[in-house]
Amino acid sequence: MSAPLMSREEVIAKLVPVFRQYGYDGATLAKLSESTGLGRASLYHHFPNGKREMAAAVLNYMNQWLESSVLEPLRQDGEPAERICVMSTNLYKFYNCGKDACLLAVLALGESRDLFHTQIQKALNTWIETLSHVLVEAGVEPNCARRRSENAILKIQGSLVLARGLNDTGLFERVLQCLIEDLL
Amino acid sequence: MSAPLMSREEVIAKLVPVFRQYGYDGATLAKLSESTGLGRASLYHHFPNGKREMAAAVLNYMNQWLESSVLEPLRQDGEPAERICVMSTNLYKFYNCGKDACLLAVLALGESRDLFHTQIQKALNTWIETLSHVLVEAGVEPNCARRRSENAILKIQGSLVLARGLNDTGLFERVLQCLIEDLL
DNA sequence: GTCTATACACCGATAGAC
DNA sequence: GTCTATCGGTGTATAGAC
Repeated sequence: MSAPLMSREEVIAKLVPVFRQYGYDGATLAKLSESTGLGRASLYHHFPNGKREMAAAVLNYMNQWLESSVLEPLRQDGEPAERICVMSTNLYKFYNCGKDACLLAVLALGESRDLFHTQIQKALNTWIETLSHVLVEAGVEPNCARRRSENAILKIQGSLVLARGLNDTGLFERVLQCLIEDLL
Repeated sequence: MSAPLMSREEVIAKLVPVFRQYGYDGATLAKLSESTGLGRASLYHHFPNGKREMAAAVLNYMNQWLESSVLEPLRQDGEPAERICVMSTNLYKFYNCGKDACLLAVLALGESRDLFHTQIQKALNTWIETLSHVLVEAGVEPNCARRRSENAILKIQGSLVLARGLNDTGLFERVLQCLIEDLL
């Protein structure tokens, strides 16, 4: 029962970039051990169910980031355009200017799809619905609001794919800049 | 020197779905052996450089599919709208109604990104440029044509990500249907 | 709570018979 | 050209000392 070197959350934060960059299979315990500075056995102390639990914790951590930095601003009072602008700004940071992949997409396209399908589906749906609600508040017809919100998130995901495929983050930045006019 | 059970191309065709579904790391020799019906040693006879060569061959095979079914129709004579319509129809088949992932995206987001980066980048750029050329022929200003083409492919990729994340191919189908009006 | 050492399965890859 | 058998390495996971 010695004092922990890091809090659980600090450990998870150090696991994030490994799963984000290498995917589930590619995130080996060797890499996870190196990125945290903890031995494998110590990781199993924090996450008794092993790699699955680590990935689930990382996914949960990222969903909290999304919730607090993207969804929460959308739910606040104020001009819809202003709220969407805050989302854009925070997404730019979230995805490191387009250089980092979306964990949801990496896990959804990868081999581990079924393992995390429920969490991924819920996160994407919540995002779409929250954004859609802002548009409805701005006077957009509900069906149209839903469609535009789906299109917006779809373009964000697509631009992140192309950013990695083309090695060019320009598309991602342009998609974020056009978000407001696309939506309103 | 006994007679081969399959041609090289038949073998590659059987390797495709494994890489497409499981990614590079997830496509183990056990799975590749099972899907082809060949023992591991036989696979190494066809692909002396092992898994890397198999994946490269699969990527090349898919790029030929893209070339012949998507790009070639775009280059033919005829109404631009008609040519784009042919592309949409063939993309619908290519991605199995949105149920199958794009190999380019899987490899671009996965752990093996650097291994195939050149091939991926070239394929995406060729696609964008070929589509852009059709728009220019239709009278669209070149910069605008490039931007619209990027947007179209970005939306296709994004919709494939969401199709897997949401377990719903509706978005992919809608993106294909809106392709023509988006572009022209 | 972290470590070293280790178990055991599976990975990619090769050798050699047929 | 395909097979069985096997190699060395690495994967995840665990045991037990401190």
